[in-house]
Amino acid sequence: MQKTSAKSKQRRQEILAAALKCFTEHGLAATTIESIRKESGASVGSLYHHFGSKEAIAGALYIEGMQNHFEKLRGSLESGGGVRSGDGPAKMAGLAEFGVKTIVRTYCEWISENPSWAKFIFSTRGEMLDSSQRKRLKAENRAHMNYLKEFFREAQEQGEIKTYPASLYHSLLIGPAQDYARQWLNGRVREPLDTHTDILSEAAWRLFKTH
Amino acid sequence: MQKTSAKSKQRRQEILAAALKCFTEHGLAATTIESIRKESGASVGSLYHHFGSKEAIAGALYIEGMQNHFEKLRGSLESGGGVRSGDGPAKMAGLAEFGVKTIVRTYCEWISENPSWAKFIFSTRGEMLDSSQRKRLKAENRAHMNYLKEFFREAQEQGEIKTYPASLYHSLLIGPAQDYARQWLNGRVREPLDTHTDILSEAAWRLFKTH
Amino acid sequence: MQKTSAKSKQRRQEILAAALKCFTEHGLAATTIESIRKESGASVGSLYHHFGSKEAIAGALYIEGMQNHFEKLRGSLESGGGVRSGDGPAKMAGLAEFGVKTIVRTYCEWISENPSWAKFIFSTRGEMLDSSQRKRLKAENRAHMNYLKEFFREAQEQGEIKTYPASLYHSLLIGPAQDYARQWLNGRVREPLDTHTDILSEAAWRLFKTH
Amino acid sequence: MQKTSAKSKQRRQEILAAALKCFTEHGLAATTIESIRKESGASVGSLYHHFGSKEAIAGALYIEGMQNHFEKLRGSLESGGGVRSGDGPAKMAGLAEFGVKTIVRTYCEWISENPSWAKFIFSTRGEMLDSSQRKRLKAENRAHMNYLKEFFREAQEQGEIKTYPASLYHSLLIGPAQDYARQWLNGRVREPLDTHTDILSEAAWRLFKTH
DNA sequence: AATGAATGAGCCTTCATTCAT
DNA sequence: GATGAATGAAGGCTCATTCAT
Repeated sequence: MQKTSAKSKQRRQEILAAALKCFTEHGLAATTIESIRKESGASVGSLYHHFGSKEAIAGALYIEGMQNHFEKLRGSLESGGGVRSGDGPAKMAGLAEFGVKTIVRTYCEWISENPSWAKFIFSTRGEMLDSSQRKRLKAENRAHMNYLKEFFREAQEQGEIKTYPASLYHSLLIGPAQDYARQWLNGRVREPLDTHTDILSEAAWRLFKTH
Repeated sequence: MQKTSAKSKQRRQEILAAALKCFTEHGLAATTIESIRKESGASVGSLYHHFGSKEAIAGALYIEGMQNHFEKLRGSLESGGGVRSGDGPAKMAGLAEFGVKTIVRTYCEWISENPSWAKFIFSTRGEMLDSSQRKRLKAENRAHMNYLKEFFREAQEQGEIKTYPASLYHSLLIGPAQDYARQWLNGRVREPLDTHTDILSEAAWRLFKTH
Repeated sequence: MQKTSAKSKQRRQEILAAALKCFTEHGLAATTIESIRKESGASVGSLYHHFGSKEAIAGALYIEGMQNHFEKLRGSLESGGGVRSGDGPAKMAGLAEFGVKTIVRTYCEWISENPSWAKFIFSTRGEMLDSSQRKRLKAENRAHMNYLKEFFREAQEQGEIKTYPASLYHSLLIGPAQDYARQWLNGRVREPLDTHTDILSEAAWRLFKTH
Repeated sequence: MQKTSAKSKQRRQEILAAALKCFTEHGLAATTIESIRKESGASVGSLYHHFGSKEAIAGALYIEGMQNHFEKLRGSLESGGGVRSGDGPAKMAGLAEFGVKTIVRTYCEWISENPSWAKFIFSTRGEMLDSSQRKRLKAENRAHMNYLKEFFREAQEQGEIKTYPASLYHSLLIGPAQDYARQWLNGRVREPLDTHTDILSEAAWRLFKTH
């Protein structure tokens, strides 16, 4: 609203970008306020004016990253959904396969496009969130899960998708891609993650398809 | 050889055990020398007499953990090898399936039996190793990889195992189990890892079998 | 330029004064940051904000002390130069004697006026300087030496001053005064250094005069 | 008396030699018991068995060094005394000059022959001595001074030596040589001290001779 | 006499955070 | 909103010394 609002928002973004760079390069614990200050060009006082604490900076980054990933995934599932046609079991089968592969594919894409964010999220796992942020994130997680459950409900009911214990879905779907992503982000493998998007999404589908 | 060896070794082990407990409970960065001292009963000076630095304590734990896991896996693969019989392709097929499933199964078992070690290794990924330790570990890793390659070579050559880009084998084999293990160790899922050993090892085999 | 400059500079000076007192009383190695903090009234953080390390505090003191001494000596030589009169050899002879005696006299005066600084400089000899400070000091030393060489050049060329191996000038000129200063500063002799200024400066001249 | 006595004495000497090396190279404060242990090959326990504390090792070295220097000087003065002949004022005059020059000359020689000892003594000035050692050393110092006073008494009474305030003799005699020695031991000048023995001893005599 | 593991007080330094300007 | 000097708790590590074997 005020003129300063825009400037202020920009400063906020500069700080977040600088912080992400520091966290990615040196880790959360090893990053000091001073290093973020140097990287961002802001003053110590300014950092505290905008965020209040080091943890809060990391928390903001973490939540923003998760939301960004969720949104991208929902976007992919929906955009893809609109193209489909046909009806009956065939449509369902297509939808299940499309869904599974899209989840893996989008996962690979997001990480490839946001390697810093991914590295930061992988390495911190949200340990810095305060209880209010944690609550908020949990709610969004739940909503996201429900969204996915809804997406696959019909296919599931039609027996188009293998049934596993509930807590295993995530691991079977994402596990291989995640492991590769971690290795890539830590420099333990060369080929970029998206080199293997097809293999990884097909492998996931092989674990879920019933026919 | 030395007179003091026995007692000294014991003290060393006490320190390592205490440190592992602290690292697992509070993380590497958040664990202080003072907390290890309190937990182990040793004095600060004794900690430094035996290890020289906090990082060195963590490094010793990390390397020992990796070795322990490697040894267990090799033990499983070899003990299982003795049971097999028959010959020709059938034997090979059996060996490949046995190998893949044994790797996943042993992975699940080791983590279930050594949750602290596993949590510590997962969360630090060896970031604390100094260059000499790192070199040593890399050599052992390579040797382990060669061992596994040799184990599967015949099966591979006979076409009993799907061919993937080299850097993907680890992720496809271990990814799901690892993801579940992480979740379990962090309290994000309830059922213990070994509840799902069968499903996870069969899933892995499904990704590798050719028939 | 900066707003805070005045206050900040004052705090810096308070710290230096406190540090000099501590160093003089207990020695460089035996002086703790805590003792400087107590003496100066600044906080530990403030000490490090301004200087970065204990060595850097000592280094700043050392360099400042040397500069102060150099400046005083140059001032004395120049102010004295204006008083001289006459010309030809006589003038030169006067200048040489004036120069030699002024160096010793000023040395004695400076130490008498700045016993703490002198004691600190004698006892540390710059061992705490980091390489950049060391380089800077070396440059200033060289400049000072050139200044003195220039001062005596004519007298030297006219044979008004005895010729010695270059590296001996300092010792022959300053040696006795320095030895007495050390003894006085360490309480091994009673009479203050400046009691003997005349004797010491005349002794020096006796070693350098040619007639 | 016992067999072990010889061995023990040797071990003691090894320790002292190692300690002197460490003190000279890194300074008293920066030398640790551990570094002396490494250099000497003895165990920590052995160091404490023989000396009782780090300060005691340094103290033993300091006192031994001072005694060694005193002895050498007395030896030089006495051996030289035997060569002299003649009688009356002439003999006295010769004795004064011989004495002054011999003191400086022997000082230069001792430092040239024992640079480590000299460096150690210069840089510590006996600060590490406990009160009993200090008392002992003071007594020896006084005795030495009396010896010298006695040596020069006749010459002094005959007016063969300039009269200065008592506390200045040492500085006028030794000051230049000492300053050069310090510079040489600290690497600030190249030419070895004994290169300049003649100049330094003659300079000293110039300050003391009356004719 | 020798050994080296054990002890713990004490040190330097870091760093998140506060606050006056 | 911005700045950066000031704060002080806390941490890793050192090292002289002790002591059981």
